[in-house]
Amino acid sequence: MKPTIKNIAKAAGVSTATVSRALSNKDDVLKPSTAKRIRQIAQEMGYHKNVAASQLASHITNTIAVIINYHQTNFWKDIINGILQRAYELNHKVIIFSAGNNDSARLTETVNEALEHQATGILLISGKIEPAQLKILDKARMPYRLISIYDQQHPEQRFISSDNVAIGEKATNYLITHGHQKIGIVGIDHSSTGQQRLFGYQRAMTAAQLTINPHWICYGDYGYQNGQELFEKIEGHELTAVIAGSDLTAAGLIKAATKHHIHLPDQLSIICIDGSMICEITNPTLTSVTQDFYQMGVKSVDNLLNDEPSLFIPTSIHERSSVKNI
Amino acid sequence: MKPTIKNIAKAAGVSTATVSRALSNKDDVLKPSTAKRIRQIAQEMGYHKNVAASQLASHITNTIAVIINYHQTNFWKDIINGILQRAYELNHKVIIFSAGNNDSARLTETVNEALEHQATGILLISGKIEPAQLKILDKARMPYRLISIYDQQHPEQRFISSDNVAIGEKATNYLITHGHQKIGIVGIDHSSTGQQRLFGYQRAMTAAQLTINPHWICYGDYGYQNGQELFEKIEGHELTAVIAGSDLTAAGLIKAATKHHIHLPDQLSIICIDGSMICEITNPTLTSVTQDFYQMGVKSVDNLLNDEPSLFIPTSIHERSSVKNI
DNA sequence: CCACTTTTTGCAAACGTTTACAAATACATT
DNA sequence: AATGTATTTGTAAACGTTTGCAAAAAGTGG
Repeated sequence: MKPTIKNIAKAAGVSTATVSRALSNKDDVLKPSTAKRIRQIAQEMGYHKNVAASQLASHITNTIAVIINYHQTNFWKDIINGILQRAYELNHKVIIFSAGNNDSARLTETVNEALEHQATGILLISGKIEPAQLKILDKARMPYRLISIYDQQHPEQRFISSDNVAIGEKATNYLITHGHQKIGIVGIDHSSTGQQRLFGYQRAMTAAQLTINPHWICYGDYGYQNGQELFEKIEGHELTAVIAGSDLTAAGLIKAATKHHIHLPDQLSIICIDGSMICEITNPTLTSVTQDFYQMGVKSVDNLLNDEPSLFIPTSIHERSSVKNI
Repeated sequence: MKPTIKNIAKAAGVSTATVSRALSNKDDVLKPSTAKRIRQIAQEMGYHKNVAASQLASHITNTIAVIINYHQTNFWKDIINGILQRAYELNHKVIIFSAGNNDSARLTETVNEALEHQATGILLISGKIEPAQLKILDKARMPYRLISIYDQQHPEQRFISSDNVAIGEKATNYLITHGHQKIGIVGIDHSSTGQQRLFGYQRAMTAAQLTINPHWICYGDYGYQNGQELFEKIEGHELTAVIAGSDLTAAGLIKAATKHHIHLPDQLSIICIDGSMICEITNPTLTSVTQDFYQMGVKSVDNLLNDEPSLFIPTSIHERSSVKNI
């Protein structure tokens, strides 16, 4: 006999309503003894709630949909961890969708899928969202948040992220404080994130009345391989320090520098953005502007569920040994 | 007007059955013109299928439940990536549950939750499963697979994993082939995984008629910090080479060795297990027995959905520069 | 024992789909 | 025009819950 509420009701000689109440533990009403007896029978029959039926009837899903649309990055693991943890605490389920790598058509498709699941809200990790998808979300009245990405041109797109301008500024000022003046920024990209960091860098340099040589700005893709390649680009421009777009970029720089027998941090200081454990592994260890991705995940859930405004997650400078005081 | 099949039917002047058929694209029957017209209306109304209702009526969920119950490890990201990719190809959804860190009670709870979602099957990443949970799964007739962990005592628990004995053996033989005889194994744990690798190591050593000094076997937790600590344990035992339980263990060993001014690989060769990008970052780069976690994820989905038997995912030796030929 | 309140349970509709089966329509053949 | 076949659509039940409301049972006090 299939373990359904109906069958349990039959076995217990009560109505389905009573069984439903007993099993949802809302011991609001219901005589403790019947509740216990019913739960006992359910247990024996191997009953498991049918979530689909439950959702359909109750209209509550307690589900957060997460869309990952850029897998290259390393940090989504930490964000997901934070999301899973907080969702668990708040008794919500997490359903994860992959939307490829900044593939707009696929993102549209994925957003639609997420919508089908009647989620409470959608969390979009580190992906650019376009008008096409926004329209769908808005039409469906589905709350969403961008995570680890934002666009100051569109404040109506709520987000949870580190403050990239502040990151750029903070990194630059740290180097300035340590006596550097010829400071480069390498491995950022042309996305909003990269441009925001660049802006912060420029602002800090300007504020310190330092002029920027255009060669000091090198674009990249945040990858390790790319970091190694970029090393060549920054040589010969008299830089004493650089801001690396990511831990991996920095690790690549170190690798290349070591190959070129450049001694770090004596001949070049590096501060990198992210602050994952990679910073501990390199030699020298990497001083970083550390982002708290786990916390970003945690707060995203709260933010979404409580309909809160956009939020910056604080970053912090983690001093290790890749910056020389000159 | 709520965008439901019923309302679309009303708007189009047809029955719900017709709408249902039009929207599920199964253009089996149905006049192309009506189908098109209905889809048009659905589009305008902002219709999104209600998955709960659909699942309830059709009894098909196309959902794979994934349970992560050990977050410390780094590789679950790659496994998940593989799962997401393959699930997408096969038109399945992935719902991810976190079960804490080898917390048995919570795992039971999580298994029950997964069951409620009427998933097609359950994928358990890297977690020990106990009789309590097995009983639940069996009673519910829910197919499941262990990923990246297995127990040779229980062949009925199907799995997709690397062959740990082979890994231990392969690593050992590689070192032997490179002239090493005093070979240690450091950073493995007491779990089945650790013991399987240890067994492989012992078997290879014995086969090569090499005797093992008990001090050459050092337990650990696969972590970076732990790797650094373990370095002290292996000093003074004349080892010329070690097998590190993980990339991080190896990275820790390198860090400590560098601090102690031990030159690698001249004074100590290292081969590590896993082969993540960390192996490229360290100096020297780490030769590894590389596991293909992405593929593990991909195959897990196929394996589960096609009801296939347990499967080992091949590993390979990736030569870098942490092993000296002596 | 009655009237009244409180606690406990049941009835039945609703949730939004899917689908077996039947009915209607269109088309082809003679 | 009649018949048969193929195509297209509709009817209505079913999926397994939840829940507003009503009914029944139990408890209370006089």
